[in-house]
Amino acid sequence: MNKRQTQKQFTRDKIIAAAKMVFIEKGIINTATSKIAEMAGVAHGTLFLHFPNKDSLVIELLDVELAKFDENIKQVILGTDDIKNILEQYLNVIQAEEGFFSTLARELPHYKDELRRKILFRESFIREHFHQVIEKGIEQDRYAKINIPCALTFLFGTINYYLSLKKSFVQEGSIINKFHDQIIDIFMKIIQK
Amino acid sequence: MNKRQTQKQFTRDKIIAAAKMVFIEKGIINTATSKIAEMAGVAHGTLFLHFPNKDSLVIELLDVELAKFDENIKQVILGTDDIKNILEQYLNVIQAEEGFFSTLARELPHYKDELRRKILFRESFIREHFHQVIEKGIEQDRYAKINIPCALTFLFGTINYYLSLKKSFVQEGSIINKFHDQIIDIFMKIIQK
Amino acid sequence: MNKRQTQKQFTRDKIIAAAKMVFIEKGIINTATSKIAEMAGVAHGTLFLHFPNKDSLVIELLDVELAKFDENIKQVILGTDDIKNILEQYLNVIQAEEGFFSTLARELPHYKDELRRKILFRESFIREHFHQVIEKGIEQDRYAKINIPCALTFLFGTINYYLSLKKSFVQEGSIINKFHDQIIDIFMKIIQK
Amino acid sequence: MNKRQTQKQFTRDKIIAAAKMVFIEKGIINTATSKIAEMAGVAHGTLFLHFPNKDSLVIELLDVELAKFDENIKQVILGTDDIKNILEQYLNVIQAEEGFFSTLARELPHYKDELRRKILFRESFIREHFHQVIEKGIEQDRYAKINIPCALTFLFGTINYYLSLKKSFVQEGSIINKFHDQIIDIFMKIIQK
DNA sequence: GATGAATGAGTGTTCATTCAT
DNA sequence: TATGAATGAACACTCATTCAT
Repeated sequence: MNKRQTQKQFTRDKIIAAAKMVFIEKGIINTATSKIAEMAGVAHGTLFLHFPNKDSLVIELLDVELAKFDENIKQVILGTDDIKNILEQYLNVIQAEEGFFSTLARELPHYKDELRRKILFRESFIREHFHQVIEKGIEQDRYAKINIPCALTFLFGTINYYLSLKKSFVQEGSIINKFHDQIIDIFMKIIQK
Repeated sequence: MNKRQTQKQFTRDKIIAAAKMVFIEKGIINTATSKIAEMAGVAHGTLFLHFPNKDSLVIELLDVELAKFDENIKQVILGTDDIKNILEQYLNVIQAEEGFFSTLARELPHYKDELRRKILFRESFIREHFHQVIEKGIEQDRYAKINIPCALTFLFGTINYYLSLKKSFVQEGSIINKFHDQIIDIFMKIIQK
Repeated sequence: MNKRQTQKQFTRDKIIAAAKMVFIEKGIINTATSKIAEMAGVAHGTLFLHFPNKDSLVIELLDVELAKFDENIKQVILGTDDIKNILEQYLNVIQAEEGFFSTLARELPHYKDELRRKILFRESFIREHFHQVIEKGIEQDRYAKINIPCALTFLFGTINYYLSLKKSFVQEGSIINKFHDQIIDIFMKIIQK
Repeated sequence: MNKRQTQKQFTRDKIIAAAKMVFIEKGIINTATSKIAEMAGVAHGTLFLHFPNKDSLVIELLDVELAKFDENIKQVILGTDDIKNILEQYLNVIQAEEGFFSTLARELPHYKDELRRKILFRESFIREHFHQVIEKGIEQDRYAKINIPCALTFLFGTINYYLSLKKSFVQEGSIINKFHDQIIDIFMKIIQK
């Protein structure tokens, strides 16, 4: 990568970083591109040099963030076969970026199809891991013979619900932390024999 | 009611009906008041004769619809103490207006605090009924001693999740219908002994 | 005047009375006709039954008020030939309706030509009386041989200036009262030998 | 200043120039921002790129014009201690921009407090100079011991009155010119021994 | 004569995107 | 590559006036 390319990547990163801040604070949908550019310390037009339009910026932002998230998840999840442990780790990782995931939960239904599919596709990797662990547990006769995809939708759906309405559930602090134990309890109830 | 009043109510109803159509099709947040007026077949200004501002129209619309919904729910729910039956009826009523509830699930996190509270407050009546029936079941030793509010959040959260991402789950037809049995199964699993 | 005519006049009076209140409070230009009708306790359309348009209402209102004013002025002014006394009385009468005259001073330049002419014409009667008294004084060698119309423009112009910027000169209370003595002093200086 | 900045300043100047034209013709209050943009030959939105809102445009316009006015005034006023001469110069400068000052006199009472204060504050510099020259004249026993602020209010109030009702006093031509001599005569009468 | 529902042109302001510099 | 001035369609909301009841 020559100097020019390095510089370009640097600018791109600044924009994404600013977009992430804005995303967490009040969401991307309700933020003007000019505001994002301003926070990134670049000209308004520069933003459209790196991203053909606002949507592309959102796609890129979420791609980067969710990739990081996947990475984190894999590290903490893949080591163990204990579903309770895995779920606990999963909640911790979400909690660490709760502002981000709260906005994501709220805005997800409003994204263009392509972007929404992309995000849900990313999620499916994690689902897959949960699925396998539970399946193995069922084979080993440790868990009940349930419909695993549906059970997982209950899990992820509920977490999503909490996140999207975070403002209504807690005034400040972490919503995930508040319901951490209950989420685990109910989910264990779902899969127990 | 004289002709004047009838005519006024008719116009108001036309506006609400148009707003509801628009609400189901693409949501209220992303629809201009001028578009709603146009669909209602009235002048743009007329809309503001009946509602002081856009928010009020949304509030009125949701109030009317959710009141109808509550009425329906009460009729089908109050007659029985069988939680499975109640849940089935509940899903049926939602399915009957699935377009409406899908938009509601998507837009709810974006409403002003007051309106969101109002809607969640309406939901709480239904929650309350579920709560009581389950509580009685626990007392009668038919259900497990679970944390009822949290179990209900799993239920309503999951339904909300399905509704809000309806477009991603089904191309056409009813999402509620598709997952009807699974929702019931999992929830029964949660409360079973 | 039969009953119907009486009723009509009554409604008309109510509208004018409401318009006057509104006029004093925040001016007619910045008040919607619907607001005036509401304050008068009549339907919005009724206003346009009595006055073909907003301007006509203003014309009528000012005509009535200024006629009353003229009446008052004549009673207190015509009795005496002492210009100082006359001026004092004049200021008192204005002070008694200072809210009204303050709005008038502010809005006068924005009225349609015809209305403005009408109002200035009314004022010219009063000017005329001042003129005659001063002229007589000059003939009797009590006052200096000044350009009377111009001297009067100084007087009325200054009073008008104080009234129109009342808000900038006093926070509450009467602006006329505050500068009462100074106005008289300076004007006497103008006409003195 | 590079081409970019030159171009921007040029656009800004075009907007202010158009605003000034409009201001003189029919006042700013009764002119839509879209009209001003159209007259400036720029897009409506461009106006809000240069000024955050309509008020700011008015403030800027008046600030620029009144600064120019102050500059002119200082040059012609400060050189002499002869009050008659000063007043003559003052009237000439106003006459040179009579259309502007006529609108200002009409709209001044309708501006937001802050703006009105700003304008009256600017005027106070000129008042101050008149005050000092008259005061010195009184000390030197050339003028009568009058209440100077009040005398000046008579002067500026009268000029303001003429300007605000210019349309009623003259059909075309200069109102200041028409009453030029009389204004000076009466004011000299006020301060003479 | 009185009503008040309906009108629709008009308002100030926002913002994703373009393009000359 | 980066800039930022310019665009113009879009937005929620206002109000004098009309006219069927």
